Amino acid sequence: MNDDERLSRILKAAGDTTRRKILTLLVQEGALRVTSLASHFEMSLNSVSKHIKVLEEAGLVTRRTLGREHFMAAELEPLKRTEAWFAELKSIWDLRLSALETMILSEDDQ
Amino acid sequence: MNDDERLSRILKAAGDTTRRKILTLLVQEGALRVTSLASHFEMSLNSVSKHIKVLEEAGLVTRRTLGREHFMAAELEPLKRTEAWFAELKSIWDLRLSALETMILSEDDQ
DNA sequence: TGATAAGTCAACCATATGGGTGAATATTGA
DNA sequence: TCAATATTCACCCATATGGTTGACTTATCA
Repeated sequence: MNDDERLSRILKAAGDTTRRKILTLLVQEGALRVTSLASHFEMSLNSVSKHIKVLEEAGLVTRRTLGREHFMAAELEPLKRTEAWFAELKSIWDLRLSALETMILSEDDQ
Repeated sequence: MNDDERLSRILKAAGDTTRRKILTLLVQEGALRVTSLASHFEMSLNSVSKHIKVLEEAGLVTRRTLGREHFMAAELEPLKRTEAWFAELKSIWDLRLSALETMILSEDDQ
């Protein structure tokens, strides 16, 4: 998987309210089991399990299995990719603006 | 539409490669027409038009119509919401970690 | 005025997504 | 050993998504 697909996965995973809530819960509570996470939502355990899988595939959550219990933990590092993308956009934007400025200034010279 | 839905829209809009490319083009080139944008992609004008609509509904793009031409421009401000969300997550994370640290230190006391 | 150009709208298609249920698997504990 | 627990897997369903084509509207300009 290339960087672009990875970024798409992260953004798509983060683009769902339930999944963002799961992430928030993990960030504030630390590692939690699937059932424990599911108790916060009005949807089946299975649906929550599927959301967790999406987060996991985006690298936003890691799993530690102890016996029959799966402990999920938030992994914020991948979100840096989205910040990096935004920062890149802003830098391109600034480049263009400064180029425009230079153009206007040189026109003033004439 | 509440903040959460708005954030979902932004993240979903940004979660597609084609749409991110459109945003990048607009950031580096400034306002561009739909046809001009579409020329960069191997898909129909209509498909690009639909992607633009998604970006527009997320507030990531604005439209200025002059006669039959529609000029699209990038709007980076909504992306700050995603940064704010990330920042909030990080601050919750730090809160928990410092609470943990305090706990461990007080245990050392005993 | 009439052809062409720029876009959107509407309908369609295949696949993805978010939800559900029931069965299967693996671990625990009595 | 056997029942209960934790979780995933395999389907199923409705709706969303990303793409297509064709028709429609509005401007432009020869």
